[in-house]
Amino acid sequence: MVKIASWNVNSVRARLPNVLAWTRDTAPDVLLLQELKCEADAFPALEFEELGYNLAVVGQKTYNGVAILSKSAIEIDHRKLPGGDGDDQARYVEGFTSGVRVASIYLPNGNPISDAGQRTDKFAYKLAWLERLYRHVRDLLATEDAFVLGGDFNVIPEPIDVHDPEGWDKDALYHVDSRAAFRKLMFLGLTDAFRARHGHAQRYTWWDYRSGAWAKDQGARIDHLLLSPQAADQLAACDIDRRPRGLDKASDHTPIWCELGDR
DNA sequence: ATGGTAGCCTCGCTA
Repeated sequence: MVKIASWNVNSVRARLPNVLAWTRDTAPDVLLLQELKCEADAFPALEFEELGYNLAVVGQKTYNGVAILSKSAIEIDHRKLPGGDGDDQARYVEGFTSGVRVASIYLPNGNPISDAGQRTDKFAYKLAWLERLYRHVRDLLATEDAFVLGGDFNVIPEPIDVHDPEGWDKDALYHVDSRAAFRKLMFLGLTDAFRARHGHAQRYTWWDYRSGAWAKDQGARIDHLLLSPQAADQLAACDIDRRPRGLDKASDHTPIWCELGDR
């Protein structure tokens, strides 16, 4: 059995006590982190190594940043998503560890979608990134290996995945084009681990810091664990752990995890 | 139509 968790921590240094405590308490075999907001040299490596983790960090100053932490050795395959000529944003790291291929993904937010009637570069970048991910996943599926894509996809897949779908039509997280690109990716044959285990439950992974969204439980499900068919065959459990979102100095996201093993 | 909060390290950007 291997337990894989994903968490957008919104600055690993600002969040260090919270992230260390959760990691110690829940002891995932593999932990995928996003929004580190620091360069690799500034990542608090010793603190995680003391908990028994190996690290693969792709960092960047101030923005973005992703990592794979694993209790087993990590063979890194990609430090950026293929096909991004000149794209140097730290949003993707992929490797093989604990008998499974994993990727830690921080997909572009894409807001605002338009400016003075024109589609923005930010939204175009998001849609292009989703298309690049589609092409790469198509290649990964051809290997017929078990793999798990985990991270902040910045896509609300369905109306049930947000508190107020009507209010989100013009947001890049729920825009019809974002959702279509995400569906195209899923239709390659990926399994949304949360949906596979929880049917039509309405549960969120992110709550805006603003307007008391957490207190009112006005959130969205944008952090996902997407499984290849060979990984989905092994899916034993998946859940969202709301507890960290309610702590002092919380990230605006909370962790999602799954367990793969013989059933 | 706007602003609401958080992090980073600038007087604004990203989310």
